[in-house]
Amino acid sequence: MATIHHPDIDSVPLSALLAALSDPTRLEIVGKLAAGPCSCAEMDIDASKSALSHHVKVLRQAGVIHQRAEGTMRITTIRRNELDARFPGLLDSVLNATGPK
Amino acid sequence: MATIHHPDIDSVPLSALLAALSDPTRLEIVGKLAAGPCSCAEMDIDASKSALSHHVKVLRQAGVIHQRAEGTMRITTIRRNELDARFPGLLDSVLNATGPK
DNA sequence: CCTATAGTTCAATTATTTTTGAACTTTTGG
DNA sequence: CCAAAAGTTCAAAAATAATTGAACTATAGG
Repeated sequence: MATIHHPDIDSVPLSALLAALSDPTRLEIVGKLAAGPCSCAEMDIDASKSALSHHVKVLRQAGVIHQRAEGTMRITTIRRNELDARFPGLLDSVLNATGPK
Repeated sequence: MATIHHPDIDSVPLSALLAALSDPTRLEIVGKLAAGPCSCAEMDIDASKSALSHHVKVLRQAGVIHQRAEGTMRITTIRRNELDARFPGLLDSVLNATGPK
């Protein structure tokens, strides 16, 4: 499998990050990930496989998440440090607003 | 003119706020407003009258801005206190990321 | 090897958003 | 009263984005 592409976070416009986070399903995904890394299946999201794959891709392309292949799974994590460096406080306030764990 | 409607900020979902802020033109508007109240014309946005009116409406419906009629103008301001109360830190981090004036 | 698992991709459809321009409403200055 | 200024509204068009289901790829377990 070709390696998964992750954008340089400095190349992501703020508007693109906000667009990625503006979807309820994706906010739910990010909320789950805030608790720790997981595979798509473990996210327990109510969406078809392909829709979920799509949403995850949008988040990846916006620099929100990182994925690494592990077996047949993709282990997904939030790019917390990088996001915090580029958009200080933003992720925290979003996570805090969704549901402070 | 019928009074301008502003939603109760508690009724605005986070996803709707983020969607409103996810457009470059609207981020520009909010950036301008961060410097103080102004009319649409004063915003100096590169968009047609009706497109600008549309963007401003989206921001208003998302609870981001407040408008009051003054003569033939609408004086627009950011609903800063309310936003800060409902989504602590969010607006600040967005404004900070756009261009810390 | 064979099959199940986990996810991706594709093309088609549907849905939502954005943009445009023209017509309209309000308000004010002359 | 009249005209200009500042926006709004509307309908149509254009552009984006989301959802589906089927076909596909890669990996691992038996």
